[in-house]
Amino acid sequence: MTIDQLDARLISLLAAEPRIGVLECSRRLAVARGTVQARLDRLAARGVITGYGPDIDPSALGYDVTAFVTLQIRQVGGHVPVADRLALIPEVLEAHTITGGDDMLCRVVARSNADLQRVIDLIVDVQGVMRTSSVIALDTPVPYRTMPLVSAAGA
Amino acid sequence: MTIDQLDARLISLLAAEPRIGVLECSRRLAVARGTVQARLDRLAARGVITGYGPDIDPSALGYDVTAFVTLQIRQVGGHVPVADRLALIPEVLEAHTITGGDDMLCRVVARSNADLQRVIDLIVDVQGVMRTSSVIALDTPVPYRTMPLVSAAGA
DNA sequence: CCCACGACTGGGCAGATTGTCCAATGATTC
DNA sequence: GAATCATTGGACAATCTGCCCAGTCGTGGG
Repeated sequence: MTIDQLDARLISLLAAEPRIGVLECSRRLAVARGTVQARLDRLAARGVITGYGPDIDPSALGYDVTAFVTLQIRQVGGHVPVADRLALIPEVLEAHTITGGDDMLCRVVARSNADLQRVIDLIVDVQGVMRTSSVIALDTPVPYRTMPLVSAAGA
Repeated sequence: MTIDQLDARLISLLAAEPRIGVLECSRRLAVARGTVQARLDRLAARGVITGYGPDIDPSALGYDVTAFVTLQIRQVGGHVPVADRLALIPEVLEAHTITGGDDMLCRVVARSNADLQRVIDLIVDVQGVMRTSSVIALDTPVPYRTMPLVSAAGA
């Protein structure tokens, strides 16, 4: 659960320049290569680092519109079947169950506003979804990031 | 803007097993190594692949609570100064300006519900923020993903 | 119909990196 | 003090990377 400063620096370094290898990391951080490897193994084992997958920019794929859609779900049946069906829609990038007046919140992307309507229709068609409400993301002044959190956790 | 099937398979392969190198990719996909390298270079140049940074799990760092906070912002001054200040809060993982009754939506994490109150207070204290409303993510049946989108785009 | 162009292939090369061991040295805990 | 754990610095073979090249193939233009 805790991360020390070396871990934080290591993660930040990898985040800044993912292409550098373990050896280069050890040089930059002025520690032995084995230490870096051990740290990375431990971080991965603890689940802090879940992977190194390529980061994809949906807008570069033509999906320029991002929206957040909240759903109200019919009580009978629960969220699970709805979530399962939402998962089948590629444009649904993530889905959460939430507190408050609505039941789920999902982030969707689309190629245009008109295309967003198509995606929303797909969602509305999901069995158990009663109604939806959506807001469009106009701008993203703070894109998804975890580095500040890592630095804070490594204090 | 378009991606062909080989690109999609390549990205999916890398997403599934990020540790394998270019050479191994070429073997798996039954193409020449140079092709894989060229494809990856192009995808990166086109902005489709923005990086290979380590994926961090906030909950593994002790940030078990995720919430979505919507903000109403004082008109004078606009969003920019608010976004700048939000960016200084490590627990704010992302922030968007949005359509609808509210002005911004941000995703925040905290160590506990009590800690979430602290984070929200930080947000409320930001100059220009008039009021906030938050919902807590109880479960995340569909975690953030882009692979289905990539596969769909590579059709 | 032919040609140029871009993409892919298959190969080779030197240099760097990886995975994996090891013994020795702190640092911390009991 | 004794044991434990992390780190260091070094070694090794095997592998991979970055880079280059010549030849082939398919498409679109001339």
